[in-house]
Amino acid sequence: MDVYSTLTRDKQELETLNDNRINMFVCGPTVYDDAHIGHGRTYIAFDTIKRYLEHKGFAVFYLQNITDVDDKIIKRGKESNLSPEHIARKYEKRYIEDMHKLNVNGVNLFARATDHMAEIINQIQRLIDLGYAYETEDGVYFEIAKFPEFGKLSNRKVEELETHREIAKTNKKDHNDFALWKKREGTDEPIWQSPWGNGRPGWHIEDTAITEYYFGPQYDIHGGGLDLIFPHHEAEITQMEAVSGKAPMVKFWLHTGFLNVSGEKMSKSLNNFITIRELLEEVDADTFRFFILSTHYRSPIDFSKDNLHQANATLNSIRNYYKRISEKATGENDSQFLKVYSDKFYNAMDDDFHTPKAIASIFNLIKATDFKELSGNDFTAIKEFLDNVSDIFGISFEIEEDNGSSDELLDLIADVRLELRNQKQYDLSDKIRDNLNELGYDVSDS
RNA sequence: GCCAAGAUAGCUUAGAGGCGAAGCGGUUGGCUGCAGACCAAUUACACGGGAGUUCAAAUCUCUCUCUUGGCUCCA
Repeated sequence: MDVYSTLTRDKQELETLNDNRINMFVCGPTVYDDAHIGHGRTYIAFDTIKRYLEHKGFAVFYLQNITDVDDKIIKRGKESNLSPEHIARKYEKRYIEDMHKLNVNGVNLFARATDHMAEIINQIQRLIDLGYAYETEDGVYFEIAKFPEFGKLSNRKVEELETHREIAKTNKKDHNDFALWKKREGTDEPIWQSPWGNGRPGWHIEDTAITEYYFGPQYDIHGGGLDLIFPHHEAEITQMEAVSGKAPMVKFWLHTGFLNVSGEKMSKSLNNFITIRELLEEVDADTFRFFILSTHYRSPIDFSKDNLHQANATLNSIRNYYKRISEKATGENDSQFLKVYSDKFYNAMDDDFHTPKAIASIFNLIKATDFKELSGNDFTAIKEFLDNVSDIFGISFEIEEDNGSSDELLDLIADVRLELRNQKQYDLSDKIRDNLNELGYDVSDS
C-alpha cells in the first residue's frame, strides 16, 4: 500500500522497519483545556489509519504523548488558583473520555512528559556531550548551526527564517536555536532538578525522549496536525538524528489538514471554538466520524451545521441499505458480484487511506445492488464486507432501535398511538409522533 | 516576502489526456390515512480566468486571480 510522507512530499510503498510491526507515534494534546473538534479530526484520522493498518495484518503499536507541563497549563493554573498538576490531570481525563466517546480507542499507550523526566534530561545531556547543545544562564539550547539538515521536513532554509520576524533579545547564539531546558529558579512554577539547575523541559524534547525510550532512534510513522510541521516536528528530527546519528528518524510523516468552521479558522477570539463535548450534545459520534472520513485526511475540511447534516443523511442511506441486505443475508459468504466493489474499496484505502474514494465505492455497490437478482450468498458477502468497513471506519451501520424493552413508558405510548391509528384518529396519533420526534425519539410506521 | 495546500453542478466529494461523475439536496410518480424509510424516474448542461502543447485537456505546461494555512503557542 502507498502512504504519503511530508518528508518526501510524495507517496511511497509502505515499508516497515520490522516486518509486520509498525510503531506509530502521534503528537497528543497539551492538557490545559477541553479538546476541540480540530483535535477530533486529527485523532479520528489516525485512529482510522491504525484500524486499517491492523486490518491489513500489521501489528501496530500506537503511542501518544500527553504534554502535561507547559506555559499554558501554568497560566491556566494561576488563573483558576489550582495547581498546574491539577489542571493537567483534569483535562487529560476529560480528553481520554472525549476520545472514547468518538470511538477513538486505538492508542496503546499514553506517555506523560512528566513521567519521562529522566529520559528527557538524559537526552539533553547527550546532546550537550555531542556538542549540539549549549547552556546559557537561562537554559539549554540546541545549536541549529551544528545540524545543517535543519529544515528538511518543512522545506525551509534557516537564512529565510530570519527575514520577516522581529528578533527578540536573547542570549542564544542564534535566535533560531530552540530550548531544550528552561531554567526556572525561584518561581512558583513546577520545576524538576537537572544538571543545569531547576527548571522544565522545552516543548520539543519530550517527544523524542519518549519515542526513543519506547521505540528507539528510528520508527515507522509519526503523525500530527499540519501546524506541527514547523517548528515542532522539524525540531524533533533535529534532536533525534543529532543524538543518534541515525537517519531518517521516521520515514513516514503523516499530517492531517485543518478543520475550519464555516470557512474560518477556529479560534477563541472569533468565538467559533467548538469543543468535542459541545459537539456531542448536537450530533452523535458516528455522524461526526463519517463527516471527517468523507474528506481525505490531508485536505482541509469545513465544519458547518449544513455539512454535518449532509453527512448524517448520507450515513443514513448506507444504514438503510445495510438493514435491507442484512435481512436477506442467508447463505455463505460467496459472491462474484461483490468483488468489484470491495476491491475498489480496498484499493482506495491502500491509496494513502483515501476514505472519500472508499466511500464512493460503497455507493457504487449500493447502486448496483439488484435485490431481485442477487442470492442469499451475495447478501451475506455484502453484509460481511460492510461489517469490515464498519470496523475500519469505527462507525456502526446498525440502525439504533430504541429497544422497547428498555422503557415501559414508551411502550405504553406506542400502544396507545397504535390503537388511535387503528381507530383512524390520525390527528392525535400524528401529534404524538411529532412530539416524540421533537423529544428525539424516532417513530416510524413500517 | 518565503513555504504549503487548494479553486469540479445549490452543497460535499471523486476523477488526473478521449469513456453519460457519485452522494446530499431539488422535482415527479409509486407505496403509505399522512409523514419517514423504501422503490422508480427526473433535475443540474460541472470543472477559477487567460494562453500554450495535442487530433483530443477538468486532467500536461506557462501565467494570472482568488481562498485557506504555516513562518510566534497551536491537532
